[in-house]
Amino acid sequence: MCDAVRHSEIMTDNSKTLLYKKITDLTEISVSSLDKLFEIANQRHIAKGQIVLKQAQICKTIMFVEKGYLRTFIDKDGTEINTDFTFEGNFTTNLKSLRSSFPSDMSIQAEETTIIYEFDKDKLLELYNVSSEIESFGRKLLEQLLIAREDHTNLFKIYSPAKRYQYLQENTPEILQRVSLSQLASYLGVARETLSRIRKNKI
Amino acid sequence: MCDAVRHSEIMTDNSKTLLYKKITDLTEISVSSLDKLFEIANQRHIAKGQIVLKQAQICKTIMFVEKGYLRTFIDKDGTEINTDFTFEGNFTTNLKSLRSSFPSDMSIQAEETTIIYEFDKDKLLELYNVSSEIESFGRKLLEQLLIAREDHTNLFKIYSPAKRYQYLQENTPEILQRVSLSQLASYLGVARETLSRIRKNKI
DNA sequence: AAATTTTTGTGATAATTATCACAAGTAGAA
DNA sequence: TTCTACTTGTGATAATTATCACAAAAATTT
Repeated sequence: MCDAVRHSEIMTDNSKTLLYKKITDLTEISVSSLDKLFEIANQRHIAKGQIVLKQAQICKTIMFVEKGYLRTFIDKDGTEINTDFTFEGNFTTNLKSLRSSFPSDMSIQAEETTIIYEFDKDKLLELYNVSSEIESFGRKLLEQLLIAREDHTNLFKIYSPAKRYQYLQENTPEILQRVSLSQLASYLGVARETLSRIRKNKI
Repeated sequence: MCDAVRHSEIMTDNSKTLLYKKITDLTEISVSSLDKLFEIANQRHIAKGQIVLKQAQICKTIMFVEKGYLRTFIDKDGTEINTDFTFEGNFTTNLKSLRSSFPSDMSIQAEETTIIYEFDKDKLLELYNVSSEIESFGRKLLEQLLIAREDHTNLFKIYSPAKRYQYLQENTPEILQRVSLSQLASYLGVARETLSRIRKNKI
């Protein structure tokens, strides 16, 4: 098979991915830059329960969830506190560890059978230097992530636990359908039992 | 006065600013790109109490605090909830409004006599297109902001109010010295009275 | 300095939430 | 199906936090 044909087939596949949609929705980008991104995108199939970033390891990649979802958590005296969930169509990483090359204080785990595209940090930084379109994509992605985190932080300052749950119901109901009550509790900063009562409208 | 001399004087001044330090600490950048950034940087002196972004307005700039500090807050049923404080040497904006051109749900106010450098969004976007160094700076700044927000969010999931206060004492004691107890309370998600008791070690 | 305004401290009490213990329900594996 | 493991629900109680009311202290203004 000649390269041209293989290349064309790859592109056909790529254009069907959520990753393709995510990038092209976020930014204007040439086919050639898209190609470069897909060239360094390492597709991985992750079994349910598998850890993709382990606490104390240095985070070297950013991950895009094509299917399934990931849970980010921190260990606090033996209990796990969930800081984030990343569903299909979104990126995640541990930015602090990625930037500083210090050990991560978080772990990231697949909660379902999951397909991710993993981007090596160094390769991505090279692409940033090669293509301003790609760096622009990186910037816009960070903007999106920051806005989401700001919203999430404000939940804790503005609302009571019950209102926080209600907010999720109205704004990201998906999370309530897919994440178990036990795992949602620490994400909302309440005890499991309290969340159970909130859900039953007893609070 | 010839242009060369004036230019040199401007640069001499600029290089003494916190803004200069911030940019050059964050990224490698040529003198010419630095010049371009300073060309669009609008220095403003803000009186204590003055609002620099009003709720319901569309945010069009990002601001760097050279002196004094800014408070970001949201109005919730008549009471103000502080979502952020921006001290000397840091940038702030309302990213959600800036990106979408939707009205801001936050206000930003000077809490002391404050000097800021204000960057117009459209001018900055133009510079991103002109200079990849500048876009790179933008990306790195966003990374820094996102890491800070992630840390701040996790405070609410991991720690009790008393521990959150303790965390600030150990990690950003400046905020405790400069922000009044009343204003700090909503930032930490507790009632003023509770924070007073925490500070007195009665909790 | 005196007066006024704003901020902080504190007690009393109500409301909320956490914790513990265990029952009930659900899902998966044998 | 039956057993087992895991998740969720619920009561009782303790601990924490919010709220209200007002006093004390500090900062600003006159």
